[in-house]
Amino acid sequence: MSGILEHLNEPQREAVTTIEGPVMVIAGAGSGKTRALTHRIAYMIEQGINPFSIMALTFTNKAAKEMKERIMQLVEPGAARNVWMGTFHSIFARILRIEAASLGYTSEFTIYDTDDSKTLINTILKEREIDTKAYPAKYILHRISMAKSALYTPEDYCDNAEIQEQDRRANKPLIGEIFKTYNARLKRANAMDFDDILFNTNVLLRDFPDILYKYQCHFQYILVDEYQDTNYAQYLIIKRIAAMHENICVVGDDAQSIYGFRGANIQNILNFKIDYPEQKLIRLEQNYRSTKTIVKAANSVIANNKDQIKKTVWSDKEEGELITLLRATSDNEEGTLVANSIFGYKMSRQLEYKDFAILYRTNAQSRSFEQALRKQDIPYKIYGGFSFYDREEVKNVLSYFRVVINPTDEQALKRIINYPARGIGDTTWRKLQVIADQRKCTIWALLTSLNEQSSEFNMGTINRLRDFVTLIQSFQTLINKMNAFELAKHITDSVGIIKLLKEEDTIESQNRIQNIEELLNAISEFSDKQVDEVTGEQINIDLPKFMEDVALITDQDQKDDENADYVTLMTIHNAKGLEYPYIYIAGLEENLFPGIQSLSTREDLEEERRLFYVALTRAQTKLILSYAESRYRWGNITLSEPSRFIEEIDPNLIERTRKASFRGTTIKEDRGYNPFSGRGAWTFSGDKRYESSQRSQSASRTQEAPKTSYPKASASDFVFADADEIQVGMRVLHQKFGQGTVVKVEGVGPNKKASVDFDEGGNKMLMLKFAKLSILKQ
DNA sequence: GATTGTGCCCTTTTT
DNA sequence: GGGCACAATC
Repeated sequence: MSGILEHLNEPQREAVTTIEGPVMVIAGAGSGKTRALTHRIAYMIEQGINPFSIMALTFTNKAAKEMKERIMQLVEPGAARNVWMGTFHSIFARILRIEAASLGYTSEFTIYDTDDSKTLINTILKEREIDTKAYPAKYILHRISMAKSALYTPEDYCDNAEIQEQDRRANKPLIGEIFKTYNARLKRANAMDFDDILFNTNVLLRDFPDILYKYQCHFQYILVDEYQDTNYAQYLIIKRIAAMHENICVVGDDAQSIYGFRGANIQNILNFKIDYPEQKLIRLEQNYRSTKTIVKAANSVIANNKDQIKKTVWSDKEEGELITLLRATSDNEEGTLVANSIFGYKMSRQLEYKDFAILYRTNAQSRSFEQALRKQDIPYKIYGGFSFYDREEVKNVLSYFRVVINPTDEQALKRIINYPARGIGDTTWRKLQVIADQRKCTIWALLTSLNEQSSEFNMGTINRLRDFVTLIQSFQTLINKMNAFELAKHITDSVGIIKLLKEEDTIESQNRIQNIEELLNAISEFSDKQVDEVTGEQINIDLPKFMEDVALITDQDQKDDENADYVTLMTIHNAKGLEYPYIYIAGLEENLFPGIQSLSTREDLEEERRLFYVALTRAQTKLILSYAESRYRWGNITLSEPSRFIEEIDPNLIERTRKASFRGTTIKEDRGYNPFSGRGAWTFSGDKRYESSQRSQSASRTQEAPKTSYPKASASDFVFADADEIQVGMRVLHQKFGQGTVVKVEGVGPNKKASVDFDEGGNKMLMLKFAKLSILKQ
């Protein structure tokens, strides 16, 4: 037998060799899940299974790439390359491009990213004269996304009494209608948003039996990684394709389900048993990654969750060091403490910077760490947050490519039709929109049909529009004549974007030029990398090919320089699936982690706790937790309390030394409060004129006792209020609007709002989630 | 129609 | 503290 089965424990070997029939692998953190998956695929190939018939769905493109590389080390690399491996989105976008015609798209359809979708929503709102304050694009998009993930059409959405009731209660009854228009616009633009990729794949497999049959025959073996994070749409795709052979292996860990907010459904794990009664269940419970201390800590935390599949993750590595807890007085000090700590460990233990990662809950927290690391000349790299492809200039250039390939792509068209400025402004664009709507045609169709007789526009505008059309058409004729890089370069040159930026001649514009050059380099590199899998010849890659999954590329996918030595910074979500010897988990404060938005329901809090579990289990050797007693949020200093999650770790596993001690007492004594009574951060007003009288003793540790300048009541007469406590008739203090009287309260939970008549400044409707109100004691 | 100014609201997490 | 949307002004 080959070496593939060596160095596997018993359950792992079972997961690797059970290749026929449905298999569910419940894999605890660090239990060699990736190892099992890669070896399984290698084993299948070695058994003579055609790699093309294997579909392996991963959570990120990076994970797919890494798994491929690992499989290549086990079997003949050429074979490994032929496995269909990638994210749900990239694999099914690929299939949708092949089958686009069946669904009424062309294979050049554009994939809209969240930004495009948001802009489109806002356009629709403006057209319908709907108040964007009452209907935030982000919220609408979230509702639509959840609907699509659950396979609701706009019509289903409007017909569903429960959904309608929810929207009505949230004061947003128009969402269904907006959804309808939004989808119609996407279709008109020959575009899909992220959720459409999964939605439309389901439609394809549901309505076209011959196509379903084709892919059922094709994909005889299906593997799904991170199964706990799949949503209903993904679940059903898998179920449909796997129906013929039922050779399906899903791998997941309910304790690491952290994407509920985007529709992931742990239920999928439970459904597996029902859908495939003859399933084989394999549990990987031995953790090879972390010390006993770390595993015990993680277990003690997750035990607080009610929803979980029982399992026992254990480690037979050494006990390891205790967990260190760092207490900082401010977010900046937290940065410094962490940077010092990293430097200290690196020096005293002969480590490299790449042995360290700093994890946090929100991207905004990276700032203080960047500052501190830079100050100490510690190299670092941030993953996530603003992606290269999110940059304005990059988007503009990509929009040119998008329009050239798919001229009905309205979001891209809108972006570039007047960039660089060519006298086609907002008024003209709106006119175009209206006419296209009337004629039920695309804007591009309208543009190409304009002639001198078109009475809608004046002569000058018509000429400018026609010049633009000619420009785009001239690029279109080159698609098949030039490779991706040549055409991209040609377009950026002839449009004059670089020239425009050069004239601007600021540091900012020079940066932008560099980014555009970097984009062109990426295209060049992409073209060079594409090699025919059979002949080994280099394939000439055209621009449409490059653009195919640009929208699906994320920063996480960029290759790591193996030799580079830097500290890694990222959100915990981004850290999923990764491991580092030294892990710092920062910002362990109430209202930050767990986040304020997760406190209202048990389910949300439990997801937050799973997130903490994921963070803890990234560590191999040593965990360092930190929190700050105050931090800048929304430009104000906010005081905060240590996270309840710290308490949930078995206290015997934490060392309290140095600044880490809670002022020499135990955590319990320090915090003595009921976790569900009036918790909350104390926010100082922007001008620092008041503080909460509640626990003012601790508040004044970091802040001078401020003087009030309010005439009727002094600051100490106010007590910070939780949203639940606000009632009609109360006198309240707002950090900006001053004093007022509550006249109306509506909404529930995080959506609770209050209408307040302010003494100066009139009536305001405030989201209590954000407006930090204090109540006048009476 | 473009550019600059001002106020407002905001911070989860991501394919 | 910052980004975005709308307003004012040239």
